[in-house]
Amino acid sequence: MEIAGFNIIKSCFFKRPTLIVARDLIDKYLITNREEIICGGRIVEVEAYTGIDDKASHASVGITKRNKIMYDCPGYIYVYMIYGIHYCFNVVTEKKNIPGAVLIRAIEPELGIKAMKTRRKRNNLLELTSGPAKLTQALSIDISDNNEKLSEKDICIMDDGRKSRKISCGSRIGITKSRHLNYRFYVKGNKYVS
DNA sequence: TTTCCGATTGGCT
DNA sequence: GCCAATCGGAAAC
Repeated sequence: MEIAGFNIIKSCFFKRPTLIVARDLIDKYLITNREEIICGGRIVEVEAYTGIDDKASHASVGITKRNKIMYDCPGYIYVYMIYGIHYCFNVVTEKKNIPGAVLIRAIEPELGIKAMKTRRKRNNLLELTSGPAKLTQALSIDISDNNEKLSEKDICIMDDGRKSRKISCGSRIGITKSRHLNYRFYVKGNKYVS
C-alpha cells in the first residue's frame, strides 16, 4: 500500500533489542489492508516481551510450538488467542534464535474509521482501538496472520516522521509474573492508552 | 487424556 | 467493581 507521507518500516528495524524496538514503535503506524480497506493509526502503547528471564513472556518456558515464532526472524507476526475469545498482535524482534516480541496495546484511530466502527460494533472512537484485543478486531487481525511476515500489501508498520514529546514507561498490564519489569511504553496523557 | 489458567473485554450489579 | 465468556497451550498424570 502507498500512503502519501508514510514510509514502510523494514525488517532491520526489528532486528534490535526488544526494549529499544518497543520504545521506537511508539508513534509509528500500524496499518492493515483488508478487503480493499485501509485501516490503522498511530501506535500509542506497547509492551516488550523477552526470553526465559521474563516470566510473563510466552518464551519463558523455552521453545514450544506456539512461541517458536518469537525465536524466528525479526519482522514476523505473532498472534495468539487469549481467554478463548480475543487475539493479540505482536511483532517479532531480535536476531534469529533470540526470543523477543512487542505487543501492540493501543493505537490512535485514524485511517478507515468507518470500517473499524463496523467491525467493532461501536460508534465511539475511544472504543475502537484502545486495547490489544480491540485493535485486532478493528484491524481485522486474527490467528490466520500468525507466523506471517509484515508485508506491504497486508499488514505493515509505517513511519510519518512524527515523534511524541512524552513517552512514559511502567509495569505491564494484566500480568502476574515479572511485575517489576518496566516493559510497558506509552504516550503520556493519550486518551487511547488502555 | 485431563487439568489449569491466561499479555481481555463488555455487561451487569 | 465484579465476573462470565470460551478456547487452546503447556504440564501433570
